[in-house]
Amino acid sequence: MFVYREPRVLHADVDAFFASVAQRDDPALRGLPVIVGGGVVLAASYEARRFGIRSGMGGAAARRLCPQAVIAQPSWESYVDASRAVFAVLEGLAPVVERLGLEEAFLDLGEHPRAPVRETAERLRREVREQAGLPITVGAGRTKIVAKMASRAAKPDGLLVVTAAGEDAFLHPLAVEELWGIGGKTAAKLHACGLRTVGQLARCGEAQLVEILGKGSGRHVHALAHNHDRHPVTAERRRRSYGSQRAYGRAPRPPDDLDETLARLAERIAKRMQSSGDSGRTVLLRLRFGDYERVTRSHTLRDPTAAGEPILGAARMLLAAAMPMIERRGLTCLGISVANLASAGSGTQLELLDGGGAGRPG
DNA sequence: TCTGGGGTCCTAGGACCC
DNA sequence: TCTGGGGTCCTAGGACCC
Repeated sequence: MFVYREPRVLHADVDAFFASVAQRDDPALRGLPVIVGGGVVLAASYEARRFGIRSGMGGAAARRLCPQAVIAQPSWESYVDASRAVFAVLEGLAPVVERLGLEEAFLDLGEHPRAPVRETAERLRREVREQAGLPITVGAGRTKIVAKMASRAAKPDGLLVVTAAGEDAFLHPLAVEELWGIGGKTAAKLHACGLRTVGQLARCGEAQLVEILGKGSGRHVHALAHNHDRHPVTAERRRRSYGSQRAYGRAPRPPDDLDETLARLAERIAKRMQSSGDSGRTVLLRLRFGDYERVTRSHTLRDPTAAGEPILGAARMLLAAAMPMIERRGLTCLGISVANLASAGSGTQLELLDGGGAGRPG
């Protein structure tokens, strides 16, 4: 259990990252509703969010909500640059920094922080603003859960420190679906039993939650509601899989087109794995149908590979077996993942291919 | 609002081994 | 012949997050 006596975990999250980078790089966009991405909204500035625009929303729907919104094209180089500048600040302020994507991280200030938590958090926000030119929100607490929820509550461009004594007052009024780790499905089951707030969850016994949600989720949600966090802040988490997919919209595709897509996906994954020196054994075919239901089919190769051919071969085999299902239900998205990655230090010659033993046991 | 592309973690049953 | 415990791997699916 990782619940410290005093707040020392920070969650730092750049506000509307892609949109903020666009506004930083083009002063004419500042103060305006900005949407990044055309087909689907990848990010919306806070000005755009006031019109109800959210990331993941279709571009057409977003333009209906706010016709005057400025559409910015995504720019990966700028994001990577901006991310480097942000993390340079974070790494300088905490002994342990756990990345969550380009624009988000947990920090553990350690047993004996150099400065009070609030002071460090303020300094973090100031330095990210000065050195990366971006607004960042920080939450602080005794656990990752509380830090994460605190930054969410403080957005945009804010800071919230939740003290040990203030935890229940902070968490209990929250709606269950606001908790990090409770999504739509779980929230619906809880609602059906009259459970709407975290406070109500906290008054439930674990047994009752297990009855409602099943063993795994029930225990997990019980722990969440009581701020029992099992996860420390950890630097360097190893990647577990590589994936690539392509959405089709509505129209079902003829088989030769599917095979072309499959070949492109396999090639893309292989290139990425090769450039980072990884290899994997398990090939997953991911399918999504007209009703948006998903299935996966997998095949495990005898040896790890980073080559396009074997990945494509396995994917073709899985696709062929799934064709009757595809013809029946219509396909809206086709994807491949490669998992079961060979890890450094496995004691085989792959260690050499992997670039040396950076991996840790366990 | 009819839905993009990338991930993670967990669970559970069956096969297989000692 | 019957019985038991413990472990790993593979496959499939569920749920969630940014």
